[in-house]
Amino acid sequence: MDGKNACWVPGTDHASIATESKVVAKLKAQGIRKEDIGREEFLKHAWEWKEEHGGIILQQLKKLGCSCDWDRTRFTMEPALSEAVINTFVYFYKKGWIYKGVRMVNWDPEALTAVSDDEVIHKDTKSHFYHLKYFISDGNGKPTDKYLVIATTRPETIMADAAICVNPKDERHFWLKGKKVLIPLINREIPVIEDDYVEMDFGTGCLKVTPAHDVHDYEIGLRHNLPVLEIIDDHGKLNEKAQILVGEDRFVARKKIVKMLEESGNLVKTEEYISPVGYSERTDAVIEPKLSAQWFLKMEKLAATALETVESGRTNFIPEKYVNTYRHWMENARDWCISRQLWWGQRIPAYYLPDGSYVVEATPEEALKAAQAKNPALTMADLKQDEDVLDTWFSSWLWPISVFDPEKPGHPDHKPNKDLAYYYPTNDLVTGPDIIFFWVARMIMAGEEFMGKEPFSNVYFTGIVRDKIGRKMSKTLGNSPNPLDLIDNYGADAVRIGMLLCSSAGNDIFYDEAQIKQGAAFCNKIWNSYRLVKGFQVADIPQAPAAKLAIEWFAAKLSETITQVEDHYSKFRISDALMAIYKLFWDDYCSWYLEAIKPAYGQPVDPETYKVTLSYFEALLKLIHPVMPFITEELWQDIAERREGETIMYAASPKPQAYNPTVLENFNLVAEAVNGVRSVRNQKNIAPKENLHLVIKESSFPNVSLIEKMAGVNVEMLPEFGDAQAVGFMVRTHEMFVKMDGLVNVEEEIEKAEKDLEHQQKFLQGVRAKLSNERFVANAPAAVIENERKKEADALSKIESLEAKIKSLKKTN
RNA sequence: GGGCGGUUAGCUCAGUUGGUUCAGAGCAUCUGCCUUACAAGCAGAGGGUCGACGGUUCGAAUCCGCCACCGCCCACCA
Repeated sequence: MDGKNACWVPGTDHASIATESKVVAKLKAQGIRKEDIGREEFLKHAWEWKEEHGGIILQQLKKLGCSCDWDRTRFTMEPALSEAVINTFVYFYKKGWIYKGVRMVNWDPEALTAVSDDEVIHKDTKSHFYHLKYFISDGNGKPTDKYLVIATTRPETIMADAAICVNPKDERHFWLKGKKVLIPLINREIPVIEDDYVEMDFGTGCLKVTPAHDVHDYEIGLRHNLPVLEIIDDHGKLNEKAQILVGEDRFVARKKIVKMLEESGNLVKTEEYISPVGYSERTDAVIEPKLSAQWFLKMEKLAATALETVESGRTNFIPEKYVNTYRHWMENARDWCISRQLWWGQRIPAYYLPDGSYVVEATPEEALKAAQAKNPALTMADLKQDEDVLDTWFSSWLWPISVFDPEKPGHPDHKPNKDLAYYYPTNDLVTGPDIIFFWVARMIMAGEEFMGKEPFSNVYFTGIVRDKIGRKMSKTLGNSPNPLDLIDNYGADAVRIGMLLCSSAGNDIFYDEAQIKQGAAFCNKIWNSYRLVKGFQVADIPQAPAAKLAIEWFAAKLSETITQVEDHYSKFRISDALMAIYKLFWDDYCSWYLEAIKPAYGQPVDPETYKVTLSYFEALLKLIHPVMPFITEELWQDIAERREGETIMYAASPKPQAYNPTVLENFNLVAEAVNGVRSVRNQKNIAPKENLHLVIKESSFPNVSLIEKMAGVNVEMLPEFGDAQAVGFMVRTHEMFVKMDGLVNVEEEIEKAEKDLEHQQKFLQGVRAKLSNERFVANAPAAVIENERKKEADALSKIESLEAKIKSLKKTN
């Protein structure tokens, strides 16, 4: 409507973890395990699932009337986009930023699979804190009589210990420096090391470091180059490397080893202890931290660039507060683990050779070529592709590029196609704050890396919709309304405007059906106002003076509001913009304007008024159309004869016209007078039909006919203020009187004005004090000083007019 | 435990550099109206010591300090 090429690309990602677990569950219900049918067969089921469910969200968007570029609909696993993903993997690998490393995963020993962090439930669990003696070695693997004590909840892992760690600042343990100690029962010698990670006041201040079976220990191990010894197998049983208790389940082993330690004299004491333990959401088995080989992407340079993009303001966050969150993440970004032990996704293009080495190439053919460069005898049959797939975010981070030109990323020399060149960088991303790191940050990284430019100028973070009492929508709670049902009940426009009116950026939305009802009521209001307007009979009669004034006023009001709305939109203050239009339509247009121009029952309106009234209505329709597309299109088509294919969607949005602000000021006086009369009617319980007289001072008061029409009064004009008393009146404000007996007295008005005056004088004093402060004048920016001077002048004129008012009121009294 | 944000009317939220018109909006509530577009409506009204305490200032919802409570993200201490 502003004549711009607005492109909204719809699409979906393949949600590898969620989708795979759904498909696995579905197959399981049929008694099928994915391992039994194999990767290819499994993927067929996954695609079926995708076809069935992937379209739902797009259907909802359509039903909501979202005007996406549907022809451009994309899916992250469609061939072209998958190719882009593979190319970028190869690109980063050859750049040296992708490497194979080890990482702790949450291993479910019952399901025999790694589970994601989200699928781990931490429950406070009663356990024991075992204090164990580790004897100092004499240097030849023999214990001395000196020892240290460590506290552990997992004594069954001591055979995997790689070191004992103390805090370097801990004076109690200075004597241990450089010493070696012996693991109880198996007498293996391990060093004592120092690391800040150890808390001095927790436990005994000595920590046993077991890199293979604890996340933190693994990291300490990396820092100190400790060997990693894995003694627990996939089923949660001790293996041969444990030397003792081989084949025992970890919990059985724990009980047994405690007894053995007690017998050997290594157990100092046992404490009751409650600690959070991770359980598998699916099997309720205790999660075992397990090391596994994973692929990583180095974050250092990508994160630094992405941070700069936002800090420099090339990409703005709305609301701004999320920049802090973003910075915190970017400054502490750890390398991105991009491999997933799943089948649904882009398979990692690493091909293993029989000798255990591997090559990374985009296609098997290229891989074979690369492999043959190492060993010419190799054939395709010798290559074994990596079993894992890539993290879904590793494909969706390319979205702003790949939806336009999938060939671009990963081919830095490739020229962007026409679409990409035109649309990139894009303007606005709208998304939830919960994926700032997963998606937003990574799109910025990919954009900077592959395009050398930020992918979007603005990121608008919506709130998350919660229920009335603040809980997240969830299926198990059953507190999530089906949007399609709401649309059926109230209409899409009602749902849209109802939700948006109470959504400010970054604030969660507490869903309440009352909001949708408000939206529905607004739809009705629009509809009914159109019925009135369209039902007018037009006759060639002169224009009523009240109508003329109302037309002039609404033109100004419309322009004023459009200016405000444009300002709100430019600052992404959506709910403010919509509220301004809502009030313009309901309060100004329906309640004031239409009432002012409405002819008496059975009477026609003049052609000019009718024409203008319709044009105002059309302007309002266009203003609200982006959020209420259906009702506005329907009415717009009916206002006038439209050509085939003509649509409000392409109608030019209304622009503000120059107007005289006096018109608005005059109208405010009218409104004040009318409201005064109405208030009196209400307080005194006077029927609308009963005639009243409003007495006003100035014979030149401009909008008398409008006051008469809106308030249902006869206006009498008095040449002089002082005469008013003779009539019997009440003072409202602004030199207007409602002809009623003894409602408000002049004394009160005087008192109020005097209080105002006092306040103004005090204010003036303050401003002058500031202006006479040399330091302020010397340091403050010119604009600020200017502003202060303006305040001073304003206050002076206010004081002047208040003094005049008081004088006048006193005379009246 | 670490980081970030919040606390303004019954509810959801505005409140731009401290200052006048700053204590506001919508919804809800109450009162009166079946007035010929609309009772899913019209008109009017009430309602807040701006979380607590202290400080800076002529002046604080706004700036500073501390506390309380709430929310989100990260970690889930051997």
